[in-house]
Amino acid sequence: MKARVHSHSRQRQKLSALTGRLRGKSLKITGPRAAILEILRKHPHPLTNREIFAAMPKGRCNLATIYRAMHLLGEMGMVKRFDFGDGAARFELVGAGDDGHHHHLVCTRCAEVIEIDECFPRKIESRIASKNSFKAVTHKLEFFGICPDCQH
Amino acid sequence: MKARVHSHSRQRQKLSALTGRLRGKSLKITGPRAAILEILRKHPHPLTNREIFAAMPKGRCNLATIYRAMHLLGEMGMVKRFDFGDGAARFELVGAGDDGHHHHLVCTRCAEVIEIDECFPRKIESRIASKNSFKAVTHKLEFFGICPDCQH
DNA sequence: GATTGGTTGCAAACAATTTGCATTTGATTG
DNA sequence: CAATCAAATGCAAATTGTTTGCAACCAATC
Repeated sequence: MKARVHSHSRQRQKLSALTGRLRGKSLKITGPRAAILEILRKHPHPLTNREIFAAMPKGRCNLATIYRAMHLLGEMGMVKRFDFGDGAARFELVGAGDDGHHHHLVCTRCAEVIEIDECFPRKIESRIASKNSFKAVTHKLEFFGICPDCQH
Repeated sequence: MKARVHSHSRQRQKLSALTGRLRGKSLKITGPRAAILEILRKHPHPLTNREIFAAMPKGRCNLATIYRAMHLLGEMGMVKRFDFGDGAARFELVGAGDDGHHHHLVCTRCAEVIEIDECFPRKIESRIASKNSFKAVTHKLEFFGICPDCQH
């Protein structure tokens, strides 16, 4: 069994490691991409494209480029997409050996995000799969509640 | 312990029961709203606003009105919103005593939807809540996989 | 340093959803 | 049953998140 580094505790990946993964696929390491990775690298929580854009030195990269990069990085498995139900996709960098699967606890008042260790029990998931004859079943799961600060 | 009627097996609510719930709040039972409820009533799975619109006799109701109605019915708890991650909200009628909380198994090829009995274990959820000092924690959970027909 | 295919910026296109406003219409009341 | 009024609707325009066409650019290679 492989030791799994929990996302919330993973150390930041070196930028060189990230760019290396791009190089391996004859993809270019451009200014915008480096800037995007740099931002994702130092942010512990999922970011919207707009947030990435805002976190970036002005003019360093176009918003459309960020969308394209997220698409690409997503297909490469370097980035994982999350959905908190507010109509904006959020992205988090995925560790090297990791598949990025984890969940969050989101405060519905202040939007604070905490990464969660717990996952939906595998046994129940495979029961669901077999009961319905589905293959390759995964899940999306996010928790919502009110954080300590917002409880008054 | 109250017997819970699983959504996927609940019998259709009478239209009069539905309109009654509107009346109780000095909300009007209009043509468009009746048409919307009528459609939700006979559909077993979550529908997008556009799907509701398409399922409706032409001209019976404006798309914007459907959006407004879903908003309202949602606040009243008569309708529950689901999110399959494709950027379109989906809505399902909620049974009278029910809170509508349940989950789905969605085929990523053909978009078939199956309602699921299983839920995230309460014990683990409350552990997550207390561990992080969050209150009123719920979750959104959907399963994705490949249905029998789409497995080749 | 020239070559070249992957990249980017910009603007326009799209799609889901929301909103302002004049008009219509349930439900209530006299 | 007609008058009344707040609630509701239709329509078009506005917002917001995301995608795309295309000409100009640029990182990697030779």
